Amino acid sequence: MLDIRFVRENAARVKEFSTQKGYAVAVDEVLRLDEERRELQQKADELRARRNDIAAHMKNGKPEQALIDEGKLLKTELAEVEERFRVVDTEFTTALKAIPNAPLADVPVGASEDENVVAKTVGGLPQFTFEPQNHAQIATMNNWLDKERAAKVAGSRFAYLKGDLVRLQFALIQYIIDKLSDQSFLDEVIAENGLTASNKPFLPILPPLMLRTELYDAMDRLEPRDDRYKIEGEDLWLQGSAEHVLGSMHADEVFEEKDLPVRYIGYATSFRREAGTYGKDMEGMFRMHQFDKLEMESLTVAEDGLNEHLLLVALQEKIMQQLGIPYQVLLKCTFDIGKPNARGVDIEAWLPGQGKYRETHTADYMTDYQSRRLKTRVRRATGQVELVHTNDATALPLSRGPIAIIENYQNEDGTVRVPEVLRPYLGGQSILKSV
RNA sequence: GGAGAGGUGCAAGAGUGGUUGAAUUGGCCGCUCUCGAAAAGCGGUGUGCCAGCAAUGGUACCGUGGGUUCGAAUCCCACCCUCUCCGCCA
Repeated sequence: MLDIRFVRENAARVKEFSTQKGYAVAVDEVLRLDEERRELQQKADELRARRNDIAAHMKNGKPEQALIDEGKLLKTELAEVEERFRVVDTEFTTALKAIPNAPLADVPVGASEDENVVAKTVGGLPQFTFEPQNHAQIATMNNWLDKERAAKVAGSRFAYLKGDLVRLQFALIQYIIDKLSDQSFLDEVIAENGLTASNKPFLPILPPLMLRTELYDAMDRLEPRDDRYKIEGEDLWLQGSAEHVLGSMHADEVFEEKDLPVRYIGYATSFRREAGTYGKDMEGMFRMHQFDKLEMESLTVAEDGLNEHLLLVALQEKIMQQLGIPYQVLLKCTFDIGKPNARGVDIEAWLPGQGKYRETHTADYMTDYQSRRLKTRVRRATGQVELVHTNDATALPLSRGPIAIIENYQNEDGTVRVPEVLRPYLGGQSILKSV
């Protein structure tokens, strides 16, 4: 949610960027409700002041009938004002919540994801002397994936992963957690990219996979609810990304400045209903209802937010480079960055089997848009309490990461080589074995 | 799932209807004393909203949401959470 003071002072700008992000918002209505709301609050405050005044006069035991009578009148009047306030306040908050975050100046203006800008392309494409297959074909050949039985048990878009595909996933998890908890790795990435950011390592986290409606909504990630799984009879939802449970972890807390940045590398199975994607990416395990993911989340002071965002992208890139997967970096346009985002970057991995780049990572910078409703704050060295800035970024999706490895490291006979950096995590194994 | 206890400020912990934003102790910060430190003494130490250039003032907040009352941290109801015991279970 935006700061209402910002909306008051920048109404025209708010209308402009909301349109650019593809949101129809009632800014004038928000301002009108804001005014009405403040009037009602003032009125209520005055009535309460008088009520407190009367109460102070009653303290000495002898209740005066005249004061009690006035109190009774006040009570009725206050109840009316409070009721009107409640109504206006709800309308106001609903309307204000609907306004998206302001994009940073370098976010390209665009009306569809086709207008995302390719910022750079890294890594030479693998050259094959044969027709490369897609991951689904290779996985089938190696018997790594059983979707028929998964469909029997759970329905479409689920799979049983088997054998070395499973070992590959656990190797990736170990490898990435090792890297991100290693200060020298961060030093290296910071130096290579000329960044000014802390080298504090990421703390590995296994979060709860469910969260309450209130926190989900405060993160501004609950919508569209169609894509979320609701737990029947409980005020709980299955998370769609570790961001949702890591970002909300410190709601209602005030950090000391010396404790920031807070950096987490979370591992979580994420759940998505994939509503409206019928028939899309049905082959293999590219788009599943359930997939594991390593996710970075960090909380910083305001002025470090953008640098943190750039660091997270640099870390994503470094990991892709070390895994030897060609990729391109997309600067997402206003339409595509998402409602709470001020800036967003996608990484797309080259998939030889599909002959194109496909989205594997995203990095989101939310400024204080999420923390305002979460009430995640920091007490600065000056004593000032401020909202933190939130950043999240995929460290590696497990499914699309392995997919990229399978397709880029395939041999003609359908076997798959293990990327050099992962071999120590697979007992030195250099080829993934079929089942 | 059953039975019980409890949720108050940075922490511990008082407070069962009215000058209580909240005793007391500890922590932390500042000052005094000291060459310096310790000890001691004194003072300070929450967040949101509204008004104001500011100083400041008003208001709300004692798990959350309702209710009773002229007045609620205190009484009533619902919910959430924590702890103990039983049951179940990895």
